[in-house]
Amino acid sequence: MAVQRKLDSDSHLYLIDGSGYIFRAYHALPPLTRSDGTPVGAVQGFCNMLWKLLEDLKGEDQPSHLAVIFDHSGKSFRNDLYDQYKANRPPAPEDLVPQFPLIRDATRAFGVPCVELENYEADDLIATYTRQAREAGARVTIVSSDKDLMQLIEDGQVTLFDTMKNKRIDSEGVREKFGVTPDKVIEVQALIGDSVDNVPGVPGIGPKTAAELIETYGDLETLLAHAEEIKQPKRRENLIAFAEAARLSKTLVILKQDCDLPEPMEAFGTADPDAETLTDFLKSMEFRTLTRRVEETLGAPVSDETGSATAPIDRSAYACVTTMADLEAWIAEAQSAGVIAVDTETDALSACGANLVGVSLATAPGRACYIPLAHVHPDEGDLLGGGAAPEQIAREDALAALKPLLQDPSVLKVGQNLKYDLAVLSRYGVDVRPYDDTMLISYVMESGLHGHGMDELSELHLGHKPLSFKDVCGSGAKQISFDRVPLDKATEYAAEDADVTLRLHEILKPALGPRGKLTVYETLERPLPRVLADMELAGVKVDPQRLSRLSGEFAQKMAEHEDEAYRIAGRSFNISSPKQIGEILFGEMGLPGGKKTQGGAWSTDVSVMEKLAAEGHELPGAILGYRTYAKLKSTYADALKAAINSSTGRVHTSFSLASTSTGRLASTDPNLMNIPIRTEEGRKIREAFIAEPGNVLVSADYSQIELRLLAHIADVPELKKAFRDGLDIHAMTASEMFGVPIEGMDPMVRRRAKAINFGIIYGISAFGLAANLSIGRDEAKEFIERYFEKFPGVADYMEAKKAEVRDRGFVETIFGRRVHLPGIKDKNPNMRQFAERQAINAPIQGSAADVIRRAMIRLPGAIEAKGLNARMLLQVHDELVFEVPEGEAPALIALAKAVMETAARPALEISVPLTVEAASGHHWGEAH
DNA sequence: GTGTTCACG
DNA sequence: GACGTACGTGAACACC
Repeated sequence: MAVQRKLDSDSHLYLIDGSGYIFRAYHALPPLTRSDGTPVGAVQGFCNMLWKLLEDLKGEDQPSHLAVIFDHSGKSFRNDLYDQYKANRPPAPEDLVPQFPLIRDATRAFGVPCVELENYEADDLIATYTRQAREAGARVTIVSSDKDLMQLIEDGQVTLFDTMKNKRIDSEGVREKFGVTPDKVIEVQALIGDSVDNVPGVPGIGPKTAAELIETYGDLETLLAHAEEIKQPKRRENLIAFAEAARLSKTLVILKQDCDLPEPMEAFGTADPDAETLTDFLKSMEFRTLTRRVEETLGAPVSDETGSATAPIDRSAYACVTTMADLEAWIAEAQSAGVIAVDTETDALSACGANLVGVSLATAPGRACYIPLAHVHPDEGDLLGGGAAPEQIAREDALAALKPLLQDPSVLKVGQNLKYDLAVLSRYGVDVRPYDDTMLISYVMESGLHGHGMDELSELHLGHKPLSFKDVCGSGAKQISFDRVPLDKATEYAAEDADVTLRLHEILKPALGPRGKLTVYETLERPLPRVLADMELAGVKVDPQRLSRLSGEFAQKMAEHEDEAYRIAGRSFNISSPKQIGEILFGEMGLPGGKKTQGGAWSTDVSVMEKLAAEGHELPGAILGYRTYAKLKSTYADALKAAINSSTGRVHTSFSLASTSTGRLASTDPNLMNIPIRTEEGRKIREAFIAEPGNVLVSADYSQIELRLLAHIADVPELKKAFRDGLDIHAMTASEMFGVPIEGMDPMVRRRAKAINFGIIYGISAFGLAANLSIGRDEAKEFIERYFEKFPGVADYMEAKKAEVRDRGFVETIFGRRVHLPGIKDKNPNMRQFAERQAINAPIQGSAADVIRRAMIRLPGAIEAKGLNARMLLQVHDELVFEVPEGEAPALIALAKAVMETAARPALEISVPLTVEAASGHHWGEAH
């Protein structure tokens, strides 16, 4: 609770801008309601932020006094000065309004005074308290990211603490923002105005010009008095014409330092919050995670949502199981628990090559063990040789005992990214079932909001930072494999992972139903770890000799292009350094460089270099040639050969299930989703992907699935008819748009229509289309307009998705997969527009991803039911690759087509046919 | 570790 | 009024 304490020169007053906190809490988090339907998302965000701040402040530079300051309402005395002040602000969202009083309650529950004053904004109160504290000799920290408070900064005495960037702002920070010292901020703001608050300013004057003018003239009045001297005609006219607007702006941005304060600042003395008051409040809000965190910190009895005790995470309480008797006791306990968390530890990253080193189990929160199976002495493998391995249960014995538990249909096994553990245990003959995956549960509920790795989820939901792999194994050259980690440390790490996973499951799984995502999880997520683990284990056969030969050919081509480049340039340089290429082309040769990269350097990418080549310059062509072959050699020929597993002779990729925001998979180590196909040279890589003797590869891919889904989702009659009639969709689009017959169409016209069709899926812009087709922006704009005239349903779809994401913060696929796009609330208009394009693309891309997921889930069973000896090996977004005995290829093709084409059913009936094209061959290139 | 480029759908 | 934009990924290399 706050206490009375006079301020003096030793005092440090913290003033928190509560309204800024509310705004951020509301927009940063997904909507959340209490079980009675009260919206509490912003309250939760506010509480989390306040708690974190109070905890962080316990370190150095502690506050002696602290208060949260709120705006009293949307209106203040500034509205009397200027009736348009903040007039362009929309009213507070409907679900935020009832949270305002709750947030005041929250503040008081934290034992922090909350202050507001009718007719004034929070900033005015902050300014007044700041002035008074300074008069008492105290230091002041204002916790806010609002630039309007920068005028109060005094170096060493008054600083602004931006919790968003976690950084203190002094006069140097003000100079970065406004280009002037804090005492000149109001002068500059008067000129710039503020579109957010509807402060007019002077048109045509932005931050740069304003700083320059104030630097020269000192203040606004002096500047206005000398306005006639300004050289730039437009600027001069505006300064004269809008002098009054500037004066008005200045009165609006100046903060009042003489409000009648509702509370004396002596009442802001700090003390720890009362544990009971605070936890009672948090429980009434149903913030389980924060309640637990607060209880842990304040030493109150810890409880979970049912009120029963849940132990805080205590790594020293975990057991290390090294005897068979112990293991059997744990297995019995697990059996009766019914829901357990499982985690495996291995000696390498790849699930397909790693050896099982240990298994951890958690049977209840805080109750977890680690069973080491193949640990060695930490010095094992060193020159001096290792000592004796620690005592542990033999791997075969332990697995034989664990297998019935892991396969018991009445015990639910919970894992975090369980695909990895499934793959590892599969190799030891254990088929884990049934299972839940906390990573995937998080993914279906909060895709797009954050990552879904265990450490991140733990911090987010448990407020607990688990031991990291690096803490235990080190990093870089000094990294050791897990089997060399001493047992005590290994136990803390491994058992904690199981404990955390089980706790996450207790929090996340029950949220699926209320959030309406249980079906998505059960049908599109839960079955996949098993399917993908089997695909990864199967791997794909790659011919190393073929790759070696290609590598040699590419090396020769690289050398040719490199020599030619040096000959043209007249000297040698590092041809793979974009920096040096830029220096030569745009520096020494003085060519006009077009684009800049993000970092401000000259761009030397294909589009730039091709443009130069078209203008007749020789060097860019040679560099591009070199790059093409360097890429093929290093990324494909050499890397792929190195990725061949020596014991299987095959390449085993890893598919990530939760790393895209849309529901697509990703492939890593190596990435087998970006194997070249578009150019003849690149396609040669595909010839190295082969089948076992007597087998062939079958490739089955959805034809135009995204455009078909667009036709269905946006309900475009012309597109749907074209797909039903089996027309060439790009030619049909061209015919509609340009009024030319499909027969004998100019390929150039079709190409344009094709680019437009792709552009539509990406949330088209005139700029993007123009760049893609190398045409003018005006022409691109005309194309788009014409397209929308012909297909108004598509334009309607786009507007609907933009409105939806602005309104709800997310969009959904046709199967209900949700994609959150928090960028839609960003203050940067570019970020918002980006989010709008994502909102257009995500339902299309994501629905296609859902369709192929459904097919993949069904295919292994369908193959088995037909008695085929085929294996599914790869997925490449709209394509599946299988390996099958040559004679069974026709049957597999028929089956794959049938399953893939009907994959949306019975959940949905798609109003256009989803057609699949399939072929077989002795290598991947041939199967296309 | 970050930035640039380029391979795929 | 200028700016920066097509959607979704992962890997290699240069450079700090």
